[in-house]
Amino acid sequence: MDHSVRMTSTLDPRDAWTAEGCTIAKALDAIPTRSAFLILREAFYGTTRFDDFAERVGISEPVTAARLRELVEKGLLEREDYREPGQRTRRRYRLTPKGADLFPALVALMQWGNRWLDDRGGPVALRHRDCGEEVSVELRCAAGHAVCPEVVDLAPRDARHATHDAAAMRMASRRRLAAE
Amino acid sequence: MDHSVRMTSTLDPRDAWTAEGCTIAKALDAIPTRSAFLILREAFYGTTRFDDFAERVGISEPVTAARLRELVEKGLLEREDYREPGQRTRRRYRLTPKGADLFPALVALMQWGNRWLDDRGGPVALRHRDCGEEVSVELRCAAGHAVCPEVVDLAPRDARHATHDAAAMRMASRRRLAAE
DNA sequence: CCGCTGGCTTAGGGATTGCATAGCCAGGAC
DNA sequence: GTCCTGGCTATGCAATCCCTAAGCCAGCGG
Repeated sequence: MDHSVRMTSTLDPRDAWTAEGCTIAKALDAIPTRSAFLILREAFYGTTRFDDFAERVGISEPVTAARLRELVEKGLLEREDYREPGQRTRRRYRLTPKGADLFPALVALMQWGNRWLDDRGGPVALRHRDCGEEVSVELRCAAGHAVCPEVVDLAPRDARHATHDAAAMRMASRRRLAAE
Repeated sequence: MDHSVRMTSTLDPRDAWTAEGCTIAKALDAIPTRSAFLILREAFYGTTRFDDFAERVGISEPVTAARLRELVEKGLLEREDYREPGQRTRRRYRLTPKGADLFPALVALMQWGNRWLDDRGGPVALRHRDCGEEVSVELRCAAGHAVCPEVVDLAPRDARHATHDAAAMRMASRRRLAAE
């Protein structure tokens, strides 16, 4: 069975364009390493402190420091100093909205790993607090339909505009021919 | 604002457990490199042939060969020989169901990249063939509710059993005290 | 002032990823 | 038999990722 998405409009055939500017590639540049991604996992799990990140991800302190700095520089985490009463100043790292928006990607990988890489469905589950049911990611269109991958097309951004423009140009061309 | 998920049951406090066996980490082990992930992107875009993978991802042939071999070994792609009439035997790579099931993860990264890394919302869009609307991933629970990350909890797999077992043990303990 | 802690940095080294280049090889066409 | 093509492999090198170990430093408590 063919599991690929269908190319449409100027994207068909696939030879006709390059993936320059691909946002999947850009996303992978933003979180280029396994250690960076797992630090984000820990941030989603509520970890905030340097030593805890190192310990819970299982990476060394130099790498922890480097990854935290990069994630702050890229705007996925923010660093702030805080102080509990009677204690000295400490530093914590927290997700920004930009970083938090990676949650579906994290969930999608967990879901895949649960299904294919763990006979028991994974050691942990994400649950909807209100009803207790397990949470997963689903493909949906803007009209609210659940969409299976078999009916997903890849189109240029603004393909409607492009398609509309192309139709308008064809009409103009016909008018020119009729006037000749 | 706190963007982390809430730990529940034996997962709270976060100190109480390690992420050994984490399926996110296992998933990252399965697709450990940027080049592997982008080869999968191309497979979703319908690319099947060796030279095309190398060219469209923009990686060298030695790396293309190594990544394709690894993805086949891990069961995400399958390799088969085929022959067009009048031509010599060729080889193509195609997604397996296991590989195809990574589509939501790919879509989630594209969606994030479209929103945060491209002022114009990304060069391409995924659309629902039946209605033309853009496709994205959404968090949903098994009861069908759309779920925002603020109401997602992390629980041990089979937490209901664990919680139920704990309640049953408390009842038995009360009965023993009453009999004394 | 000393000691401790939290949060790093530095240095050296090993492993991995990826590049460019050249080459190999099977199988087909001529 | 020769040539070409598609799909690799081999080699040497550069860059990156990560490790361990040691060290630094500010700020606090005693």
